[in-house]
Amino acid sequence: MVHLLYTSNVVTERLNDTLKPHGLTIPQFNVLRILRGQEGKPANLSTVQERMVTKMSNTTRIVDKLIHKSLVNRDICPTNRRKVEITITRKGLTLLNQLDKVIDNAENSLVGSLSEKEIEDLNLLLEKVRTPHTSDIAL
Amino acid sequence: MVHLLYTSNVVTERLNDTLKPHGLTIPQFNVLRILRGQEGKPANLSTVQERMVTKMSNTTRIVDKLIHKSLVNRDICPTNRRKVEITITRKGLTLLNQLDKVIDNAENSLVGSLSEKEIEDLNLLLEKVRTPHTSDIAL
DNA sequence: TTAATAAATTTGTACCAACAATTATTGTTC
DNA sequence: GAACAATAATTGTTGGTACAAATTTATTAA
Repeated sequence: MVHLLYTSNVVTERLNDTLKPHGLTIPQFNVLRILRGQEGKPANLSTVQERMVTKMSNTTRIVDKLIHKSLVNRDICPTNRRKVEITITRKGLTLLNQLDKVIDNAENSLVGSLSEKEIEDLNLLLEKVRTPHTSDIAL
Repeated sequence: MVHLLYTSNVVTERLNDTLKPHGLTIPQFNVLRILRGQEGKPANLSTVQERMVTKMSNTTRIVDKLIHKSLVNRDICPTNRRKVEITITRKGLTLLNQLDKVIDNAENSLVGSLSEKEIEDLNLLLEKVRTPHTSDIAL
């Protein structure tokens, strides 16, 4: 488990170094990608939060940062004023498209020494870690 | 890579939940364990920092928190006053000994569904991720 | 010996994580 | 319709991460 956490930090560092020249942090990038996946359809804050890699974070303030950079818009949902509608701007989309290549390179430099089969194996093993051990399941 | 980061967050959460009732965070626990490993011999700040899972953190302030809880002592190194000597207190050792069992349980609940061989495989694959792809090495 | 450099740690700042508390709106029940 | 609960988001607080700048002490050179 120590090894897993350690490796995750290495990956995080690499990703961070890749994004920094473009003024983005990892969670900010994460939000932008979720919004791009919406293909124009706005997303509620809770939807974004659910889909983030780090769920328990504070999405409001991450969106604040993105608004300040004009990468994202936030409007009050007309049908339910408790909700909020978040959309990616054209500027945000342009930035993401520029990033696609460098992110792909960064990922390849990390998994580049693994074969397709090894990547599949890794995913299976990670899934086993995520799945709680049977003896822990409450009766 | 997303899967790796996601799984690492699950592990972090679990470990965090285990430590919280005892008033410790993960990096604080990490520092305590490093100091216990010194077996009485004091450690410099830079030594602790090198051995931490998250290296680029700010060890000074983590040690501050531990001092405030009387789990650790910090003294100026008599031979070189730039350096600092950090030692774990008896109270810190007692706390760590209490934690050994619950930490072991938490780890088992995570890797419990993996066989010995699978754990070895996982370690090998993680190491491959950490090792940069050959084409990235500068000439 | 003074000046310049290097080493070890501390301090400052911006951002994220975790969690509790609060606010505002909508839904429900009497 | 008023009281109460539920929902959605924001705000507050503490601790950690990443980095740069500053501080203090030690080492080296002129």
